[in-house]
Amino acid sequence: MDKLDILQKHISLKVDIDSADLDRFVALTTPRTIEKGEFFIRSGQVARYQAFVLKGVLASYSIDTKGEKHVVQIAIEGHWISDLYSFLSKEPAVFTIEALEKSELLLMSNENHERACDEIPVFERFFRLLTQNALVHHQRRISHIYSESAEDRYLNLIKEKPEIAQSVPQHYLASFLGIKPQSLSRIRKKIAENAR
Amino acid sequence: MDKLDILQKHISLKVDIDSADLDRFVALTTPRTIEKGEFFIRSGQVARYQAFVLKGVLASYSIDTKGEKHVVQIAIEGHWISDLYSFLSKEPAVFTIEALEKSELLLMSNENHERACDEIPVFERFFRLLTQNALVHHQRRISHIYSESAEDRYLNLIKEKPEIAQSVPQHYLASFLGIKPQSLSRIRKKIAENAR
DNA sequence: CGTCTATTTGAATGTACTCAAAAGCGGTGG
DNA sequence: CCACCGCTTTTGAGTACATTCAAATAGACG
Repeated sequence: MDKLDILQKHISLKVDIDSADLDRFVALTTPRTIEKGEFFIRSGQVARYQAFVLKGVLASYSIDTKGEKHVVQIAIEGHWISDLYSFLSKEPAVFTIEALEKSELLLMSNENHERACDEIPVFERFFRLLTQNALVHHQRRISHIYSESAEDRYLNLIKEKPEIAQSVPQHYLASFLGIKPQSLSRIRKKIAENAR
Repeated sequence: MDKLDILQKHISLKVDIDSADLDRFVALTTPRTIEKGEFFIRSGQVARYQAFVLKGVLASYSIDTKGEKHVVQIAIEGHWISDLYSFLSKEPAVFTIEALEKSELLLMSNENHERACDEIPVFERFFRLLTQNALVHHQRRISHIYSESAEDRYLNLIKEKPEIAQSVPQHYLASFLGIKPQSLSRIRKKIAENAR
């Protein structure tokens, strides 16, 4: 089962886990395949699950009063995604999460997440470390949004996650970078000209 | 000791804790007073501590290649602050953390943080929930940076944290909002004019 | 009081924006 | 297989908002 290898590798990066515990973890999840364009979470509904991405890509975005999407996260293989606030509080989600291609997920319900944390200390530790990492990442991201130009953020993005640049339509990337698709197109044009 | 009340109230919001555990928690911290303008953490040095703010205000910012500051967090009473990445990894900090006024802190070293999480399950839970909350907050913030104008972000800020608008110099607020002090000044002028 | 820093204001500039249209690309059905 | 449709990306022209540079005013602190 090389799908589980992805999960095991991911968990082992943070905590020591034996195969019995890994099985317990997996038992708390349910696999799901999601088609391109399908929604994992719709804003306004409660996010009952968080998802670990085994394969594929999903994007999480808010929609503002003008109907504009604002992508806050792009999750590829080996990442977790959900509307965390909704997942934890059972309040309606503010983010919409959409599959950008056919993807395979492991879903964990809120109940099972709580159970895992309550009953198995190593899982509570795992989720603490996972969340700490994500927080560090978000702090960095805010700092980059403020200190770097859109062009630099784009260059960093394709350097750090080249696979995203391949598989994700540009208007999602633009939104993730906080700019309009037209602007990203012009930035790309400029980069291409400078490279010549 | 009403200082400890602040801590107890803060912890009790997330987990049930008895007074013996609270004492154990406090025993893992050391109090520190920090003067206005002093640095709690300097970028380039390892952040050995995280701080719980009992009183006062601190700001965490990065400094870019042009020497510009970019404030990523403003911590008031009842908040934790550190360069989390450095604190967790023992790598040099990228953020500088400065007291904006005379403040009282409870410091927790990395060793004691790990000990607390290892030895006292309720503390590991506490820190997990604390970090989850912070992550939710950061995701929201990114979404707001993208979807709201600087003016709206400023109005929200003074609505949600009026005490910050009082005590924090405007150029720090401007930086926190991702704009220059001149721009904030103009935004305030415009708001004042519209209010007339 | 005087110095230093923060804030405000003015004028010119720049970067990303909007609106609009053209070109490119992918998938579907004839 | 190709023509057509819908959606994405590119390009153009004019605009808006924050920026830069510069200077004046206001405020804080010794």
